[in-house]
Amino acid sequence: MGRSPCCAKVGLRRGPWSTKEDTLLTNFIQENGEGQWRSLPKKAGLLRCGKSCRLRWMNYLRPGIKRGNISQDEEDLIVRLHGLLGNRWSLIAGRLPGRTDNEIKNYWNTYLLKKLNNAGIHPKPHKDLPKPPKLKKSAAASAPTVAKKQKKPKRVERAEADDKVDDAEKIQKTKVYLPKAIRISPGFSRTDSLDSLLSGFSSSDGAEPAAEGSGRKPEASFVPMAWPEVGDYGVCGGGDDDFLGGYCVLPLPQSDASSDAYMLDQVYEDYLQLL
DNA sequence: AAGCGCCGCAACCGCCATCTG
DNA sequence: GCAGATGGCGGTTGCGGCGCT
Repeated sequence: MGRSPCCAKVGLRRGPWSTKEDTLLTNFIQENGEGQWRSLPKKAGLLRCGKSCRLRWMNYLRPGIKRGNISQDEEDLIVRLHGLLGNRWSLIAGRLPGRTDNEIKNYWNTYLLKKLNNAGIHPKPHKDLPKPPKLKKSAAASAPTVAKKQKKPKRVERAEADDKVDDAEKIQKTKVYLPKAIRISPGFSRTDSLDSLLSGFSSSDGAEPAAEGSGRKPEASFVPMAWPEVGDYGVCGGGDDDFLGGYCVLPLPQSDASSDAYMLDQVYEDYLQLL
């Protein structure tokens, strides 16, 4: 089913985007919305391929994009999520509001890898876990329906979700939708900084909790947020970009303020078990 | 001041999954 | 059910900036 490279056409511009091109693209999308990337350049008067337009929009022009200044909390989260998910940058980015997969990927490759290596840590993401059987369309049809744009699950998520569905059914837990991670009040301080993390866990056994954050930045924290179920755990599922493919068991926020580190560690352990 | 090498990041490429007719 | 079109993802590349000599 081959396809010619989208930018192979003679006459299409490549390389860095000019401000004029950015403006054209932004204006067009604001007026017409996202989508139809193939035909978008022509309609918008851009000499770019659709893929290039999409990338530019998704990574730089989209409203709400944060650039640079990745906080210690975000860094911690990236490291932990990478340990769980491997190089699934889009999934990781989905937990970091305003961050793009490309930025996280670059940050990981250029900074965090070195940092971890310098600390003698060689990250071993759970990427080589046995893959669940491929989901057929009929199975996908039985999945919870959401808006079309969101209905399309990522390939890995989908397969994992299928696996998790079975597990979830077996253990008969209540399904709740896992919301995206959002910023919450710094009053709920999260887990340790990466530095403390580095001193606190080895690459072989995943992250072990280090002592409660010393030298933390006073910035806002990121946590998997607000599980709308009562009880010790909520089994989350159904969302198209649900963490770990749709179904996961997460501890609910404890009212006890000292449970901050505990909560993340518990999340981590539970994810490991699910994986 | 010039040359050189390194590094970070924006952008491209190839592939795969899903959609659509 | 099939084939083409489209969207999306992860890996890789290459250029520009910066620091060092």
